Amino acid sequence: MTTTRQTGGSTPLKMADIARLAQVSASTVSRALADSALIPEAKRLEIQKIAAEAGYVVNQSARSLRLRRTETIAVVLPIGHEAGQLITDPFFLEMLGHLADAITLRDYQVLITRMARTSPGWLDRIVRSQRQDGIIVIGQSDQHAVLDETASRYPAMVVWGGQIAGQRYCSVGTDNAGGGRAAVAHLLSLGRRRIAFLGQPELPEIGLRHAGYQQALRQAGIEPDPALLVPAHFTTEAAYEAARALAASGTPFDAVFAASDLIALAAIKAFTAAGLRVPEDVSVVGFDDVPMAAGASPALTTVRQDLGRAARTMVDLLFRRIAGDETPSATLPPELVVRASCGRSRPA
Amino acid sequence: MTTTRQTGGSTPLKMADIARLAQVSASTVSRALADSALIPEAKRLEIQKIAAEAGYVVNQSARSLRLRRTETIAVVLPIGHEAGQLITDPFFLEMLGHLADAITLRDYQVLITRMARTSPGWLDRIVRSQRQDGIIVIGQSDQHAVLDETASRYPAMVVWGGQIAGQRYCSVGTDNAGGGRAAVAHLLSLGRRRIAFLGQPELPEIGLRHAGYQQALRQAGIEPDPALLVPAHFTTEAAYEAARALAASGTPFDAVFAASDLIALAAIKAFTAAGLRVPEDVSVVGFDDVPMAAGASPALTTVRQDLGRAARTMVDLLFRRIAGDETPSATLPPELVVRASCGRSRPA
DNA sequence: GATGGACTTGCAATCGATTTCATGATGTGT
DNA sequence: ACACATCATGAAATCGATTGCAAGTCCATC
Repeated sequence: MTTTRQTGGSTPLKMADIARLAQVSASTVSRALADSALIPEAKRLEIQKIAAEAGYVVNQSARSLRLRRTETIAVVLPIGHEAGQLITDPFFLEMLGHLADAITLRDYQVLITRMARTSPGWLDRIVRSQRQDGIIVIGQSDQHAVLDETASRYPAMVVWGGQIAGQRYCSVGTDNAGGGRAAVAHLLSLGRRRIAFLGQPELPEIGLRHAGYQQALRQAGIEPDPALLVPAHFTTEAAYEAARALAASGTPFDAVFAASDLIALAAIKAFTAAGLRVPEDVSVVGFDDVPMAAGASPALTTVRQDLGRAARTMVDLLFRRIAGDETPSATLPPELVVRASCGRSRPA
Repeated sequence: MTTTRQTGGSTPLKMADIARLAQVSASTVSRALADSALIPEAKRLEIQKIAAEAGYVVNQSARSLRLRRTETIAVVLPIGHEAGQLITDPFFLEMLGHLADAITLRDYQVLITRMARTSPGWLDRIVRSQRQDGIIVIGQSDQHAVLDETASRYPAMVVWGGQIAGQRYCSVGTDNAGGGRAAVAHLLSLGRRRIAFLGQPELPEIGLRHAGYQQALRQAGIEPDPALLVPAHFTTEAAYEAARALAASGTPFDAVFAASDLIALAAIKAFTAAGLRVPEDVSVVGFDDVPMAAGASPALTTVRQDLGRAARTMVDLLFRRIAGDETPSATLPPELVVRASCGRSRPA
């Protein structure tokens, strides 16, 4: 039922084997399989048929070596200091899914590279392994300088993250500041005034969300209170602990803008455990709109990032860069998705 | 700040360049970088230092070609007939994350291969591309015969899915029948008697879950009603539609055992829209325990699969197969996680 | 029938790293 | 001082596919 005729198990076929079967040279087979116009159509089809029936597939290592091209894109996830941290962040995973889709659509392979960003030269080693034709880095993490330095020598790289003044690498990201403004403006419109920020502003993307938070507050004539800045880490456990500490601290607050949905959901759990009601006592807004956000209880109001579009944009820019173009960075519009976790408008 | 000394941009360094820098031959460099005992320690360290300072990294294509070994594992997702379907299934993604973790832990690369299973010989082409040293297939889909045929020639493959009598490939999966029995037994203990099954029993894994469903019913003296078998497809939309049709059909039912959490959540949405209350009117149990299940409202009772353990098991077996072992298939125990979606015990 | 052009086809070099085999250098034991 | 074992090192073959160059074939035109 399958198309294989030769069941030969041990040594895989090479091009010379097909050449022998077709009574031509390996050069001719190579050209025929590449659909080269140098080989007349009749012979081309004949050779292709023989190769298909023998179940022959070109050895990719040899091909890559000769062509100096792997037709592979490396998707790099810079892993935090926490050694052995699992890739379970739903945001990473969803982005990875969309990227894989967009890349395989162009008949390129996807190589996943987890890399502890702690060791110096980590990105350089990836670049120089020549395993890929281009690199997509998901998240700047705290590696802005490394990315900048690499970009000056290696053009085929696109980074997911916030745009930073003077950066030399090509980035694609949501308008983080705009998203932050929208989220906080919404909370203000609900009558909230003591709005806490949960997240680490040192990370570029989070910093921009925080800047938007500050802008919206100032626009409403409110000076941001440093006591309401809670440097919550990205892991669920750390976020839960930070939110618990905030609730226990006695600092008055009536709303939270979290730097990610995961942090927001952890915060809601912590608040509920502390006897605070969401959204009655505390309104909560997240960022990302991961699949879990809509299903959570209460459903999470959040700033949505369109990851499908983001992935397509990144892949598109990357292929233009591989082709030699110099592409600018791109910023995608965020969208505020209002759900139950921040209450109805004008409750006050 | 970086370890690179030579900023040379255009041509990547090759081993011969390092050989020139170190005043030795390429053979010696190769041996030194491989920590071969043939090179005295002092010289070995010196060459390693020179290579590191030059930022040299071995070209992987050349290495793979020569060694006939890529140090790469292909993770294959057989994609359904629905052309262009996104990889957004949270189950796939979570499994992928755990696999990537386990594989990179062994310093192997992860190659994601999406493959339309429609074209004949799809798995063969992957095998013969020699791009990987081993293959992990996530989900049998409807490709049992193809997997069986491939396994007879290619040992380095492990498949996630149900174990089928007489299968020739190595599979790792949850005890699907046991999970189905546990779920249905729980529903029965709540006093439910008209329990519907949502899912396609033609797929091996789902068939086993369905078998467990039937066993539990018969053990309680209930003959399964064919009208309560709803062949819901895996996509959210199809599942929603199937559940809506069930509710509208007038067939009486008081519980649902869904073949996956995604189907269960879609069904809950459909029932709620149809005016049925969950869990008061209908108890719902899912399968998988995806992250979303706990956060859903009502929280979903489900049969949990430990994907971290599953992934580690698969990778462990695969590496033993690559080393030449003949490993048996493995079955992992499922765990019933009781949450709100099926009501409190003994409500009747 | 000779010349030229278009078309086929294959030889051999190449991509970069690894490893076998051979050679030369060094040291040890008697 | 000689034979022999041990160590250090490199030249060259190899992995498998691609492609520049050149040689060969065929046919049309003058």
